[in-house]
Amino acid sequence: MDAHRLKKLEQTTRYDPSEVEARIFGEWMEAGYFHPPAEGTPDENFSVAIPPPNVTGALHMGHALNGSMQDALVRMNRMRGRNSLWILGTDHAGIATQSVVEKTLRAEGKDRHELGREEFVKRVWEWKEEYGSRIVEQYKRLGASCDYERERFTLDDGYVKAVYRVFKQLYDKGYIYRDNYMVNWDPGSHSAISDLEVENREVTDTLYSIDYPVEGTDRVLTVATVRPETMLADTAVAVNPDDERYGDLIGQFCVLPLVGRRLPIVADEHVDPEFGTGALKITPGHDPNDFEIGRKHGLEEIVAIGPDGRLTEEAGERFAGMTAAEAQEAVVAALRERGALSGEEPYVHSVPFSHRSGERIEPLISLQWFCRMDELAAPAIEAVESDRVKIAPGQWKRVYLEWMREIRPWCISRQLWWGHRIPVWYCDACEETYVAEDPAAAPERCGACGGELRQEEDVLDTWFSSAIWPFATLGWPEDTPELRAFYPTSFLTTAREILFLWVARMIMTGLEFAGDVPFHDVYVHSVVQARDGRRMSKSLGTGIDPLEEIDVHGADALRFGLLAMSSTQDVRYSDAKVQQGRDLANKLWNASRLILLNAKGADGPKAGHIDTISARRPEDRWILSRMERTIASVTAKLDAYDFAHAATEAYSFFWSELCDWYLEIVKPRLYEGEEEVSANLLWLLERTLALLHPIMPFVSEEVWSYHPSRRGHLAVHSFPAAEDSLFDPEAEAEVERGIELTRRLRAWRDMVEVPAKSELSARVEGEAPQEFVGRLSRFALDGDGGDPIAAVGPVRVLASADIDAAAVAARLQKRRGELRAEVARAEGKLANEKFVARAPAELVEGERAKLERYRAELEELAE
RNA sequence: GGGCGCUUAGCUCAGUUGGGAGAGCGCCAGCUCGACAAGCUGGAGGUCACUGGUUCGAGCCCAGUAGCGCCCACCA
Repeated sequence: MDAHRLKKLEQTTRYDPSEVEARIFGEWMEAGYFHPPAEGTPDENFSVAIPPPNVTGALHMGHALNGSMQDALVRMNRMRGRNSLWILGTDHAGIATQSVVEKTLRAEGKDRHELGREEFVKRVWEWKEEYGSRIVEQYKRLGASCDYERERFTLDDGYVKAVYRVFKQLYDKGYIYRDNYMVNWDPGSHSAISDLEVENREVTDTLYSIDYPVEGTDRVLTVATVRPETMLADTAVAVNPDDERYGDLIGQFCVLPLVGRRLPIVADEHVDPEFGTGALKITPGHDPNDFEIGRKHGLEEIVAIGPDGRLTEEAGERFAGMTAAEAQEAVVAALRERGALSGEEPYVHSVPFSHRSGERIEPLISLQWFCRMDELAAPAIEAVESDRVKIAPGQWKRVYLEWMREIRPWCISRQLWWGHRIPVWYCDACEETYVAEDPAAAPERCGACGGELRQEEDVLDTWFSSAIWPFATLGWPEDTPELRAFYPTSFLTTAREILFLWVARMIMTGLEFAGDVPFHDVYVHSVVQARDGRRMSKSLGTGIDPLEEIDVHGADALRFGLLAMSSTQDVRYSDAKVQQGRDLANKLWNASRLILLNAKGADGPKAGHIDTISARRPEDRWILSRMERTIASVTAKLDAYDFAHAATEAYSFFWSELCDWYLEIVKPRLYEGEEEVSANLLWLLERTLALLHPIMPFVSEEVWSYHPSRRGHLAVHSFPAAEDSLFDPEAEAEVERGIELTRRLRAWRDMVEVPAKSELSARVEGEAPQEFVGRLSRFALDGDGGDPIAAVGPVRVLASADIDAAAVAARLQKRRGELRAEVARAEGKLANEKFVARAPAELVEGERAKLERYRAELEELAE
């Protein structure tokens, strides 16, 4: 070690992540560890496709948690020697990105229509070039070992090719079709959105009752609605066929107030006779249910509200041009004036809102592209039923299957400019339609009549392109080396909110196009909530910025904290866990200083080899055994996606057993320069660093740089496999007895308020405990003479000026109380004949043995 | 309306197949002992939401009740 580094190690008593992390990340990148060759088979290799963040995105806690989990597994498998690829890239995020750029345009006083489509898309690309790599840089701060040299974007040339190919094949199969159908219209983004992008919220509306006179009679049918303005597009009134009140009216007509249109009275089972008056106004143009009923009965579909949210000519001169809200007011006023309004009451119900823009959905009939899903779903259902794709935790498997079994057509067109423009061309002259399967082979003129072609204006839903992420990123549809080496990928971690939106669709497209499932394991992780239990969200101001946490505590601390707090259920963000991670990094640094600055003669050519360690003393055998058991257990937990327990178990082995006990036990040997213990400590340190590296890559790599056994970076060091030859139950039992006795002696001292410094004199009955017991509890156990004043296990404490007799008496009194309670408990249990008869024999025996011990101790302490 | 999950120490959460309730943080007391005060040692603190059942024995299994949360759903 050169003098400068030695000095740093000697003088730095606090680990400073900010000084370390960027430098180390640079070293890894420089070495190219994260850019594996496209060799080997998917079975031998390890690969993960990152859930592609939006180009507009900034790293949030969800990314940080998900990234910490993926990186832990990728790093562990890389260290195991597997050719490991973590595919990275970003999603073009149609609506989000388009609105960001539109906002900057607005700031310049322009809108996209002024620019025109081509110019606007150019602007979005410029924006993407400038800001689109922000989130990728943020993943580096986290320490994510992604392949940054293979970064992909869903609008890359190659990726677009894959999207076209998929569209064409689905079209040719007849799955993709165009239809005039009711869709969720988002007035915010001025586009249709899919069912999955809609969220229902509870709102309080006014439920209006309106009287529709029945033609040729003096009867009225009273209907109820929360959207009176839609009455302008009513084309029928429906009643339940079994409703006796209205049986005679079926087939007759109502007259629509304000408009005068004749509305047939139809019978439909969907109508609930119990609700309201049992009569339902039917507006096929503006209500999804009514749309279904309308199609069933062949009703006219009138569109009274346009895509701009304003009333159309169909609504009549009086209302045309008004916004829906204005029209509602006007319609209510007009009805009231005519006495047709027979009721108003507050009404709480759930209504659809756009997940993207937050605006209330306007159900609208429009010409859109759809993809039929049932044929694609069938094999994807089978793959999960048969566990070819395993979804954990188990309840999500059921949720997936239930949704898939009732899957509905997917509206895939969006009225945006930013995205994959649908590869369909129309010939207006002869009504021919063309679909391109390659962007390079877009048709130019109509093959039938030679006429001009016009490309579809709409783009595809962003999720259409993310659905093919795992194979499109590897070069599909070309037969690339990457595809052969890394598909199927090994596993996927995800938040449950995109289980349907993304995961299910990847399984469907993977089976359909890439010939295999996209991954074998899906792990649905918890949602990290804000500290107060609310969801983290920008708009609520409840978000916690991972980058700020990294600035303050370091990436390792955040990674450890997130993994430790993760769970199968949702968790609140815990500052304490992140602090625990920070403390762990610091402790690791300082324990390493102790070892590295004092170890002697252990850096020969065989350094770090198992043959160099010595296990003659019980405490050495104990810690070596515990180390290997911890490796076995932590590794198994990581492989089973149990990140929280893996992290906390590694923590507690290192902190409690290695630092609190073993280091304290061996300090005298270490300071004497004993080579044996030095070799053991270096071995233990090496294995601990390697074990922790997947969870805390930076601090472990930094410490490793000082380790005499180092031949290269820890990032590519071999991951420890548990050496079961070192398991040693006898040594474990022996040392644990010593530890237990030390604890009791310390507790006794504290209880009788002996000054911390004073060494007490005592002697031992029977076999002498291990050397460390007396040293760590500050007892001289070789005392002689005098009557003992107290007993702690086999130790007889001798009188001393430092011991307060009254305190000892009080302590004795307390202990006797405890013992009597224990004796009573055990006696009670053993007096229960059924317990003795039916409980397992060893349990009963154990209870008897305990009773004996308690009685014996009580006797010893008799007054 | 249907489904799923949660309720354990002051706080945030663990508790594997039913056999004397754990961690981290916080709190109290004592420690500048040659790695670390982001540290060390000791300690206090729990009717495991409630009710009933099964069992020799229940935080864990069963039934129900209450509260909280999430997902799905076409009753105006």
